[in-house]
Amino acid sequence: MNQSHGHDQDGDCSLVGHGHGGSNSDGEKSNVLRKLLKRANSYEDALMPFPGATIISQLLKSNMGKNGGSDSGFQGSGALSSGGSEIHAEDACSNSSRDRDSPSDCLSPGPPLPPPSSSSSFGRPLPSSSLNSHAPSQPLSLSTFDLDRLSDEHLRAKRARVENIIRGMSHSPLVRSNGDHNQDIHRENENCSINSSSSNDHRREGNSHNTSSHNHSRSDGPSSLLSSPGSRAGVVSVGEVYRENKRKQRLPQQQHCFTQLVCSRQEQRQEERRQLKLQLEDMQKQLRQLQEKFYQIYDSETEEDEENGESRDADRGGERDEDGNLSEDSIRSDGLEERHRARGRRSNQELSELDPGLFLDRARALLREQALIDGEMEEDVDSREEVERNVESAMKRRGGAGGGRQLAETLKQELNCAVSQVVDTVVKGFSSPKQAVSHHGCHSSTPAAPSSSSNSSSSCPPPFGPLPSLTPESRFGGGALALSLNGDGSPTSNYHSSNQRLHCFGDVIVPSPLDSFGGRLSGVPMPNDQTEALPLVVRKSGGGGGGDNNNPSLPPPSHHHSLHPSPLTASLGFSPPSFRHPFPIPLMGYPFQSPLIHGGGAGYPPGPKDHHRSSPDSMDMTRETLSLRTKMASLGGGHLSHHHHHHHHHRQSSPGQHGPEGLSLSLIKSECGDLQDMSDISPYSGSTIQEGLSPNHLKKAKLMFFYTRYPSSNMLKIFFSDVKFNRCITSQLIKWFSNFREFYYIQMEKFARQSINEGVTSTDELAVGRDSELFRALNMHYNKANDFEVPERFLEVSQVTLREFFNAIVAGKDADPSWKKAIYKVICKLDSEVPDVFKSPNCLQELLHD
DNA sequence: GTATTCCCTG
DNA sequence: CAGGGAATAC
Repeated sequence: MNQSHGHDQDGDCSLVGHGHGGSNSDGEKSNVLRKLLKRANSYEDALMPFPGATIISQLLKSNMGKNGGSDSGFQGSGALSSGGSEIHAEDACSNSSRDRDSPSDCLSPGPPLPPPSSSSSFGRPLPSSSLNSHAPSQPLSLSTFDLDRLSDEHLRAKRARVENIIRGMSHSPLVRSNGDHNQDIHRENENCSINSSSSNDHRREGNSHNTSSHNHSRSDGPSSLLSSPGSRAGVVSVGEVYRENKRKQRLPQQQHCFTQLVCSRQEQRQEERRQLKLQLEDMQKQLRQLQEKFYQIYDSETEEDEENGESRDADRGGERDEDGNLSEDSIRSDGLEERHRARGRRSNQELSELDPGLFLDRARALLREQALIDGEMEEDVDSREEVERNVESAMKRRGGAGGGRQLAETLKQELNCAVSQVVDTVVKGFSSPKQAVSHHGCHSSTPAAPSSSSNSSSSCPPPFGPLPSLTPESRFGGGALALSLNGDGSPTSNYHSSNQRLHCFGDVIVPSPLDSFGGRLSGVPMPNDQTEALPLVVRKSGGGGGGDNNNPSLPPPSHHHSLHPSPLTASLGFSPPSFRHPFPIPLMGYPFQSPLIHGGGAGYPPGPKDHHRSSPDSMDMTRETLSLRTKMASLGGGHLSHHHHHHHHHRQSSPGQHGPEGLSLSLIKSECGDLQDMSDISPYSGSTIQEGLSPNHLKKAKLMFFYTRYPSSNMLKIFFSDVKFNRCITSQLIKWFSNFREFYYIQMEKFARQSINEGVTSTDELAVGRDSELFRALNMHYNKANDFEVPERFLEVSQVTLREFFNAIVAGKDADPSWKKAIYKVICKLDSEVPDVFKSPNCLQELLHD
């Protein structure tokens, strides 16, 4: 999964991307650096014309001057709720405007759609009232004319943005220039109808005018939006980000004009907020891009240097193989870390000087800012923490080699300045209005952060100015940033080494029947496909939609089980929800985007939710799980590497990520003829329906063997109702019973012969009692703990079997190769009903307790 | 041809 | 017990 994203990003970031994929000469590097610098400058330039700070400041000034305190009165009349929620509403709109959330909600009085999960994930659920709250309020202070005009302006702005996005998709971000933006703007303004794009913004516009007519498009919008990018569907590529930046940058201008035209302070305020946020977003994105570039550069060098027999070489070999996709690594957090590490090792790397850490710092700062602005982002603490961890780890790893690094310095300074300005303006914007108006526009959340932001606001902070201690938000943001930098929420990140098998699963999953449904983007598993476990999953669930916009933010932990790293634990069912954690990391990306960006699911990687989504359907580790388990147990956590050779071919594309373990898994999977099954190891073995058989299931099966030696598959399904059945599972169970029988018959034959040798001449002398050796052997095998009372029937059957063997042997039938078959035929008729208790998933407890 | 089953090995 | 080959059943 990751790779594809990464690949895309590379493509978009042509700057560094493909150019040096495989081989990077120093000259190329230098060029790259130059480009990078240049680009960095270009970023600045882009910003400078309308630097967020500047524009924002202007807007703020104008607004403040015009509206002044009157605002308060206006707002107050609107409603307390509206005032408070207004910001949120704005945020929500802006955030979600790109995709799923219908912007129309913001403007249209119609019932607001349920807040997108994404927004909710941030802990700032949009109050339903907030979405349209201002709309009702407007009438109070604004004439209908004003309203219309307002909405019209707003719509235009939205449209322009949408247009931009669309255009951006089609154009290389790098190519675009400010001039284009302007042109675009004009065009957009002129052509309202043109915007067929699926973006919600567009819809929003339509909605405002004619809500009913366009509502239907809402649902469609997201998907279409996602699909539009084409191959990149569902993934936010750097290029996209870049475009967005431009878009946002541009917006301020046009919106600014609009605002001037518009009388509505409310509108203005909203616009301001939006602009501010956009500015922040832009900054963040730029940071990300820069980071990526750096990483790419580093990567290229790193790879060259990394021939030192570092352990990770083996792991990443696949990645290396894919030249163009090297950047993917950078995208992935783990790759990132790895790179950093590698870089740190290298003694003299000019590039090393470009420490990503700087970016991280910046990212943090930005995130912090955002957090302040947004205030209330309350996301999963866990995810945040993880993100932070990643960031921190990355930071740690970043080479201490800190030399001059002009580039870094420059970038850093510029970033700092920009950030600080933005922050400053934002803070001012928010703080002043608030003061003037009692509650206006400020959520409780907002207040919390101000101090830090205010500090930074004063002026360009020193390049390395100490960042305030990380608040949860900031940390989160930072982590998110790190992830986002990676480009996609590649699940792997840190877990990579340990959880490579996950990737493997991903691989397997790809080919799965689900794919056959046509949901898949590509029928044949491509290298990229495989890499992206998540996307794959998504495809399955989504029915082939590239990204699922639907993905509502962070998935509830419950679903994460999908690709659990440790089959063992999973199979055992011990793994607590928290355990499955590894995946969440990808999620971080979302948070980073924060409310603003967040809505635009189109670009962003599905992340964990995808996993959880898919997991229910797809994940069946089934027999592989068991196999793995067994192997692991036997191997002591063992390496299944020996299996690799089997399925190399299966792994059509080896995402570099896959480790040997992954291979083994894939192998196992392949074994199961049925790809469908392979889904995941469900962590829950005990209570909930799980895919995959647990040791408890084995125990249960053994106990069942006392009743039935030849269970039908239907019977197995009935009695293992807590298992999601698939071919693999069924085969596994059948195999179990086959093995049971094997042991059983072996014992029978053994004892029969023994009896014969002991001089037993008549079957009458053969009796199987609970104290008989035969029974003890059997009981030891099937009921080791002896905590189950073996049914009398089993003794009878055993006795019959023993006598059959005895007679057959005595008769010399054992000379016939298939002499046992006759016995089997007899014994198979002796199966008895299995008590209903066994049908209960928890039968073991019940049975054993009794 | 695929799916089971048998049989053997580890 | 699982893997896997061979035989066999569908």
